[in-house]
Amino acid sequence: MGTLGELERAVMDAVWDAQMPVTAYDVKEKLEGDGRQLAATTLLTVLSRLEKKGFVASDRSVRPHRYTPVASRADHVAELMHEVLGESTDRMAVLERFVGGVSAEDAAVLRKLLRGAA
Amino acid sequence: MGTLGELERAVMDAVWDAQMPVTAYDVKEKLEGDGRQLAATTLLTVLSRLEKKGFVASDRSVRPHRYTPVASRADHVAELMHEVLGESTDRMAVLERFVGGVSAEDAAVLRKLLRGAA
DNA sequence: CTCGCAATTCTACGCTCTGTAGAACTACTT
DNA sequence: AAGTAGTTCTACAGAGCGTAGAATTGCGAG
Repeated sequence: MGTLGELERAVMDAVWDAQMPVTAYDVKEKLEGDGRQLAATTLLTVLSRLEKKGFVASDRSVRPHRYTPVASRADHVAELMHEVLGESTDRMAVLERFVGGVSAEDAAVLRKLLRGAA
Repeated sequence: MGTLGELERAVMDAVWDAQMPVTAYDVKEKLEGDGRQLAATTLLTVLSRLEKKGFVASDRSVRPHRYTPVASRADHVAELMHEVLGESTDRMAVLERFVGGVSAEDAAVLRKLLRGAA
């Protein structure tokens, strides 16, 4: 779906990295650790925009609201890849170029994964 | 690299669909065929933006300038996929999700392509 | 119960990007 | 040398994003 801006992406990274629901303040600290100084309200705004876009869900029953990612980072990226692939008219040509560009390790992973698939 | 807007994408489609260098007027006609009415200057503007973004190259030696795609559509899409994949921290997890979501046909294509690869 | 403060939502503004195109300029063709 | 097709410049409105102050809400202490 929607594209993410730079801050939005950074916030999503913070949300994904945490293994539990996070508050806006957790995100703020995480970003400060990355040398980014932001007002608390800024994070709240971004988080609510991310929620509107469907990237995070929030638990408002507890006071400092907790946010959790709707999809895992891997799911999100894989989804993006499918989305991009779907843009194409010639999937085979795309896959060819794609496979041609992957590393040996990635290729090995793909081979293994495909062996199992139907 | 840069993202494409809606019109920009439509213009790229026109450029890709044509098998030869196109003029802004060719694109204009193509889009009119799709029911989109635009001024010639609009297409010139979009094409020059696409050139600045590195998506097309132009031949200015002939009077109605000719534009050609820098990369094939398949290359472009494959590149996007790699770009997206590179965003991830856990490539394996992403590939797993990705493969899990491809159609049987796509899987067959991938298997075949990977057989050849080193 | 109610006051104060922490937390949240509302509102807002500037910037960049994109769609859109008129105005101004350039360069062949005759 | 001029007319005109073609091109570049300039411009503007709308959307999205980064950013955050102002206003509001609601929980906990007294």
